[in-house]
Amino acid sequence: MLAPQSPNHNHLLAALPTADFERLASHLEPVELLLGDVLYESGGLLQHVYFPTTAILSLHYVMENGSSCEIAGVGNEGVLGISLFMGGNTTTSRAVVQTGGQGYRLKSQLMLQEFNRAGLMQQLLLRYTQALITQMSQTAACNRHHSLVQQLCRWLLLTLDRMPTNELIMTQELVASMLGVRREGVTEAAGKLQQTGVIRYRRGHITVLERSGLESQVCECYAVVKNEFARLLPDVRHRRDNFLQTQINAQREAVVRTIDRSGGRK
Amino acid sequence: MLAPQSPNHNHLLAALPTADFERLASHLEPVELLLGDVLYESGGLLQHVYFPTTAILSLHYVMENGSSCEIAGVGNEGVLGISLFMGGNTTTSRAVVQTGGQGYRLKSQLMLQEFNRAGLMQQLLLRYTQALITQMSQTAACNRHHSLVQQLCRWLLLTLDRMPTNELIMTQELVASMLGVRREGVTEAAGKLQQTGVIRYRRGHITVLERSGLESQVCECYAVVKNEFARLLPDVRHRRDNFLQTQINAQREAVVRTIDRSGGRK
DNA sequence: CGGGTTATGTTGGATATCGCACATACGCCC
DNA sequence: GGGCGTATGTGCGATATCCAACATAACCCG
Repeated sequence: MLAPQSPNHNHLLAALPTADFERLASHLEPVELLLGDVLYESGGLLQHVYFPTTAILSLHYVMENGSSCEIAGVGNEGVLGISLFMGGNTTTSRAVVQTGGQGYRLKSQLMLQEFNRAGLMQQLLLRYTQALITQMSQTAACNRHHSLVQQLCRWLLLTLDRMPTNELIMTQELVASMLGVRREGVTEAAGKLQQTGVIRYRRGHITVLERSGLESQVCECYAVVKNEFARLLPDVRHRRDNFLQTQINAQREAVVRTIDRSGGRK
Repeated sequence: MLAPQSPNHNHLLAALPTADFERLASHLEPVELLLGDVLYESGGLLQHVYFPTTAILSLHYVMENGSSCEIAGVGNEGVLGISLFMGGNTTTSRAVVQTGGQGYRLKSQLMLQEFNRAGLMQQLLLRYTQALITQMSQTAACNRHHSLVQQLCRWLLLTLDRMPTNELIMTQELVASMLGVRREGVTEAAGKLQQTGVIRYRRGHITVLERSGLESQVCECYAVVKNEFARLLPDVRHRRDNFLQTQINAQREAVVRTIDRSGGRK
């Protein structure tokens, strides 16, 4: 059973003035995003952009030798598919679902139209892109200079901030491919955190018990990224819950599982 | 003695239609950029954007513990200061001159105006930003997975592509801070390349003897970045050399050394 | 042309991560 | 409720980079 979230759960959509939002609302298509779904393949054309509400997406780069790492994460604070309006309509990275959940998607064509109106949506998207750039550069620096434990803390905190609960459905193998390290390394780092009572995990689940424990060990990278998002995208929401309710009801049964899972889950 | 280059040496400026360019031309201020000059400090406000012609700039991230690494480089293919029009008018990274040379700068206010015309300039800037994002993500992945020698080759090739000559004025210490590794590591990696005759170096100079030697050892990251730039910013130039000549002559003596070097060169 | 600054070369030991090969045990599913 | 696929735990040695402390030598500058 599926309980579609209001588009308001996506901060970008929530920040739109009602006039702008109304124009898009009927075209926003609710989608269920399952762990491992591949939304964009490297080099492929972008058919839709995705506004996550409860799902969390991840931009990966997969190298020739098969190893990979996460470039950035996308939660309900943002949108997947910025390269559409940035000019090239393909990316060099792969986008996968890191945490299953819901979101909305919008056809590329409509997104481009909206962007080209040069209204608030454009401004929001550009600011979001700027924040994403910060996240990417911070990741690059963090990859170079910080320990695996620190990076794990950073990743957990960033993910936690995008989640309603404190439990991640996530194998260590998956975390390893995010951080671009070996699975054994994650086992070791996670073991340390568990021993000090900061997290607890079992097969495929990681529960954060003491957020402060992560914060005390994490490198500066987390705060930098977090602050930059807060600075560029302050939490302005236009309350439109009533307006939306009819639309949502109408669409409730029309929710589609649109992603072919062929490439998913590896 | 200073020989200002035509703004045409900057690919973005060169790609502008004459009408757009004329609007800007009189505001483009030629600047001499010296090795080590700090153009933006982390968190500072952007007063100008910079269009390098012969200079090469570098975006650095400096960590709390003092170590640093390069996030991306900016040569005559691009512009420094994208965060201006992306929305935040500060960056989290530092911009320094990596190779001395010339360029043009434009007051932030004027740049913003031009961007907001939503003309070709905007499109070019966005496409350039997209290419820069590719460079950043590739750097993040490369930092994680590739050897120091490979990264040095990547860095040399990317830099070489932005230079008219094959000789870099650059200490190993500087290269080390770019790649985010120790100076000794660079000594060792450069030593290997020198032993096989690919490069030759002396105190503060690195000369590339066999470009093919670098290309045979470099990781895929170089090609990915290069291709993405070529795809997004094909080399369209509007020939305006005659038009410009008068302006350039008028400005020749007016060239300013505008950068206070206090933070420079470290 | 000589002195001093600064870039480069070299060493040895510490550390983190890798790569591989397993052992173990959880939990889904029949 | 039992079995099997798969996630996790653990043990090495190999490797790359780090860290610190020097020795050497190139170049700039007076």
